[in-house]
Amino acid sequence: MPDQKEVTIYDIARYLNLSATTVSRGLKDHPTINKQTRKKIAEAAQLLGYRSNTFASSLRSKRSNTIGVIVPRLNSQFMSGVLAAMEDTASREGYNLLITQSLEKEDKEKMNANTMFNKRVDGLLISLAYDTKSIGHLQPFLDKKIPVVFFDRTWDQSQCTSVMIDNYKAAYEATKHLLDQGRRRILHLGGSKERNVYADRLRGYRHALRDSGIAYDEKLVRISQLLESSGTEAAAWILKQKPAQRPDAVFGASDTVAAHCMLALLEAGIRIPDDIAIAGFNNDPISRIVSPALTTVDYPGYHLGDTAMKSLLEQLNGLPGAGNTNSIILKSELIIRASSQKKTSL
Amino acid sequence: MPDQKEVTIYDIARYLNLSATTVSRGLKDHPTINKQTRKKIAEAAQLLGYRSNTFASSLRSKRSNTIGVIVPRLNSQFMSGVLAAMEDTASREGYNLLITQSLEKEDKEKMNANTMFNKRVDGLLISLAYDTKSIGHLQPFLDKKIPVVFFDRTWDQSQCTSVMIDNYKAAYEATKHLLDQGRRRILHLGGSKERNVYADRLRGYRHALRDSGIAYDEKLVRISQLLESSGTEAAAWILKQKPAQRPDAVFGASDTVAAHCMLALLEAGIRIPDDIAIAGFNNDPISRIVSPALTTVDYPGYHLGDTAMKSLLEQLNGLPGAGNTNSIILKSELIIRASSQKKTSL
DNA sequence: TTGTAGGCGTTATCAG
DNA sequence: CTGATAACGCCTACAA
Repeated sequence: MPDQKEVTIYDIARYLNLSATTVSRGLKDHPTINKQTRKKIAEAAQLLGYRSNTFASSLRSKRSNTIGVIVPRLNSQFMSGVLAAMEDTASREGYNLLITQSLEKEDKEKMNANTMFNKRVDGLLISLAYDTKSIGHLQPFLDKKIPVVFFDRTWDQSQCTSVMIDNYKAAYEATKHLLDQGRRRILHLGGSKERNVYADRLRGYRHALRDSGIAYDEKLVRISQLLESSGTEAAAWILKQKPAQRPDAVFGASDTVAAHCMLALLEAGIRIPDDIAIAGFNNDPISRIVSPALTTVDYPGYHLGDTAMKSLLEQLNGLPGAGNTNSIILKSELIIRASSQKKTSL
Repeated sequence: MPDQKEVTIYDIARYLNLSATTVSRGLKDHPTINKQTRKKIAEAAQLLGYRSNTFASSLRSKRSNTIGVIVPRLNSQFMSGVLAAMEDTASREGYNLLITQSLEKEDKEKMNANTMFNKRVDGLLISLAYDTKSIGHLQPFLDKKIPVVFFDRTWDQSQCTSVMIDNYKAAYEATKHLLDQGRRRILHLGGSKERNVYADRLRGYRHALRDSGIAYDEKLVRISQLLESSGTEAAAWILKQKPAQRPDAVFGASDTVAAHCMLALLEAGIRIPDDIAIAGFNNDPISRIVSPALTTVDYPGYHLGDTAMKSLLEQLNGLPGAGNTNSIILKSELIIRASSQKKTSL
């Protein structure tokens, strides 16, 4: 049986002596169709080997039942949790996910957005690339009133809903905690100041210092991509400093960077937390696994993905109040572990 | 400007006094179109704010330029690397990814496959759920000659291409390594025997024992989902055994399970590797980060994703020889670290 | 509750 | 190199 023709609703209609309209309605449980008829249609569909043609359906109805998701990197512990939640929530509502990664590049992000626009996703969820400097590429969506929701790495001046945590507050509390432990020279390992998440964390760090009467020293802020290598390099930098000028604490804007900084320091014989206390960000699995365990900020990735997707779906369904909320701030929480605490006992 | 009509190729055609056919061809750089004309078309499209309609295009051409991917869990370090590679490779060739997760359930996997069939993905990449017992849900793809490629968790009796590593050999070598270190009672933390990856690892473990003249003891094999909790529970089990009967080594089928088993053992005062040596599987980031660092098998996830996608794309492009190869075996490598080695110095 | 008619925007086919 | 025409399979008025 080489390449049999597609079975269409017309074939079902002919088979049952009905009209295509009735079949179309019957197939999607339209209320005005007789229960008997509906059952016959379903059976015939099964029998004839019918499968719905989403292309034709979408062409006509102008809906793809697909949500676009653009993330900086697929290969990230944090993102994989976010995506898992999004997929779960979306699939419950009958939506599928078209997922792309920008690889932290604005150019690729633009292309991705454009593809999704052409593929006519019903909505877009996006976390901005490291170096994105404008969001002109999202304008087509806004013009067509296709809902866009930012998550994690957002764009402040936008009219779209943003879902995130209070990065400022979280960083303030983490820094404050280190200060409370008696630390005075705290190195901050941050990310691009163009991104709200890192700018806010830096601000939280600065204000915590200020409120403790500690002068801000820009040498103690190192901006990077927060990769494993960034952490290792930060440790090398620390070790290069004269002992008197060495930081006595590190606050990393990701657990990856903080943990790898710690590992390199430990290898060099630095005692953690005695010589240098360390705190990270995200509550990645690695933060629990390193030794000593890493003090960190719990960033609920699963909750983030779920919330962002729900917000988008609400806007799609035109629920009352949907889209009115410009920002959704999720709760985060400082998790204090051994890497930052004075030893009280042995 | 409320909801302007879509700009179509007819609008462009009218604007330029051309036929829609020519515009259609010009837009996709068809070779038989005059360069001048092509340029004019591109400009007009820009000017009029045209966007291609993939629905119509797909309806006509019967191609979606979309590849379906079904994974057990999105939320997995290993998978995120695989997916990153797939996305990268696919996007270079102009394909997008529709990604779903089965959450390790055969039912959800069936639904996912069905959705993708209806959405008419051009090809399918799948790694089977923990409890999938048949692949009848993939039959429609085979019937329609839509290429299916298995990766990691494959289905032996299938005609489709499978991409994986030699799990048997990798497990044999890991077990052999532990034996070479003088270990005799090796606990194996494995996964479902229904899945080739875990069945093969178990077989490798057994044969290594056999070749060293050690009797197989089924009490020393614990099957689980290989989660964090599975590792912790395994440790509790170990600690419950009479000291004389305790395993002197653990071989986990994932780094997660091995690392968490190790952490719980360390907490109970067990010395690693002196009392119990440990080896894992995957070369997850955590394997390098735990202390002592975990001996493991490097499973090249990125390479896996890239290879699987390339194989699929070749089948789509009908390259000569595509699909002839039933299995592609990638190289894996035993990485020996501190968690399994006799201390030679201090 | 069911049917008729027409079009969604593109591309394949065949013709020049 | 360009054009006319006819599908692709479904859905939405409107009509019965």
